[in-house]
Amino acid sequence: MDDLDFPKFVPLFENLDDETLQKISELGKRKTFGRDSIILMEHETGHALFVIISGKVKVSRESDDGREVILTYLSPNDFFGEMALLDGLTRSATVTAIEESELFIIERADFLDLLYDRPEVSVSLLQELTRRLRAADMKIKSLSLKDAEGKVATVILQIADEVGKIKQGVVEIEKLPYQHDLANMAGTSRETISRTLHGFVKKGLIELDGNKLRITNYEEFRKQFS
Amino acid sequence: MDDLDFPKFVPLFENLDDETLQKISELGKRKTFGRDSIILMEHETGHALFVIISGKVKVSRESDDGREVILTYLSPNDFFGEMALLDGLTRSATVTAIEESELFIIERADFLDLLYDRPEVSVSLLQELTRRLRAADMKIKSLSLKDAEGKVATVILQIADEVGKIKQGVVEIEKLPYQHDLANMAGTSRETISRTLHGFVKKGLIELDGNKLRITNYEEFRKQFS
DNA sequence: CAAATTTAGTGACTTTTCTCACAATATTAA
DNA sequence: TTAATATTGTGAGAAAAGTCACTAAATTTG
Repeated sequence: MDDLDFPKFVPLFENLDDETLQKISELGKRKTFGRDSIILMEHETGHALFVIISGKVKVSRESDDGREVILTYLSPNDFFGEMALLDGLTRSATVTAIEESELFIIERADFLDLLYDRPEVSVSLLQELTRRLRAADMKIKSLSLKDAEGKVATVILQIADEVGKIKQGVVEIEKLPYQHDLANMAGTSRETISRTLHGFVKKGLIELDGNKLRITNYEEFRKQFS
Repeated sequence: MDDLDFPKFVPLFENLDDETLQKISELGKRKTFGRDSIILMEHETGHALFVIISGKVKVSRESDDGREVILTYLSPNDFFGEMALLDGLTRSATVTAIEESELFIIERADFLDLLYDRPEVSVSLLQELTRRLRAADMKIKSLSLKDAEGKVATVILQIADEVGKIKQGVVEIEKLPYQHDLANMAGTSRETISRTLHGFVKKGLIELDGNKLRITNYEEFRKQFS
């Protein structure tokens, strides 16, 4: 089985036998989305499950006045679209490719068949949704009772957990998002992001170097803002 | 089949045949929790799934300084505990009975067996988690970009959707939670809740009458704050 | 039913954060 | 390489919401 249409190591499908994988591969199709192209719009009805093969996408919601809230970024092996797919309601968020991204797409009906046929796929899916719900609850807590400093710290920690590299006890984020985007993630303003980050530098909690950010004492930082 | 240990109409189990229902009933057990008793603590490891038979519980997270964030209230037929149960991580929230509540409890291993054996239970569960994730995303959006008025409105709408009764075009919440709790749900202060609610009354959006709250023009209210 | 306790309303002041304005860098395109 | 554009830094004033202190009302308890 090496003519699969998607990487075999997608965790969502990790426990399936080769025959089933082959079948899934035939059911779905690949599609490439260019940088900044919209993959799904808020309020659109859900027809398919999308698995990210390569690239990076942004999941966001937008308010009337045009301001956007970035809910999360997704990377290869992550998937989305499952919400509208399962409950048939309209989608809750907009998904945009932030760099050229290749996706594997399975239609709703085919995916539902798979769930009934292969309980282990459901369990994988449940674990992932559970992980996201936990992250969402953490974010709600952060937004509810923290001041600007705490919110920014929470966002930094979230990014560090997703893409941070550990180098001799120091956690490094190599490509920190723009302050504008950090503001949308933290629920604060761009200026506050700038001031807060420099506040952290002054306190010796982090180091900034271009768009690299190093958390010099990760344990301490985490403890102070968890 | 009328000697079941839990109500047959729990949506989570709605598509199961009588034999399976009977088996589940034997696997789990009932337990009653008194008012204000803690059912699950944050950071405790997950061993079981809890289905609410009667009563009402509160799901919350607490910060170091003792302030609490109410994530949601759950009512009969709702369930919880599934997060720690699926991913094995520690729990993300504390669950407290806010009135005497009777719960049906299934141990982790038994429930996992059920999931593999009965794909439709997984799909039910997926739908519910999906619903919660959608609600959580909405709340994150609300907390991120709304002012106090918007946050309070979002909480009122959320409560109205859960327990509001529609009486000739007017949506009525019969037992509005205490302002203290509304504040913890909205991520604001008790005083701001008081002032904001009276602001809504002045604008003719709602009516207050003891602990009843009527949204006089639901459509308009929803439109203004969605 | 009176006293005690909870819950709610509100003014005054404080603090935080936002917003605006503009300068300083950095990055990209011509 | 220079110009154009995008991103970041920062002061100052405005606005929003929090906190404190106290009163009023409602509810519970003895």
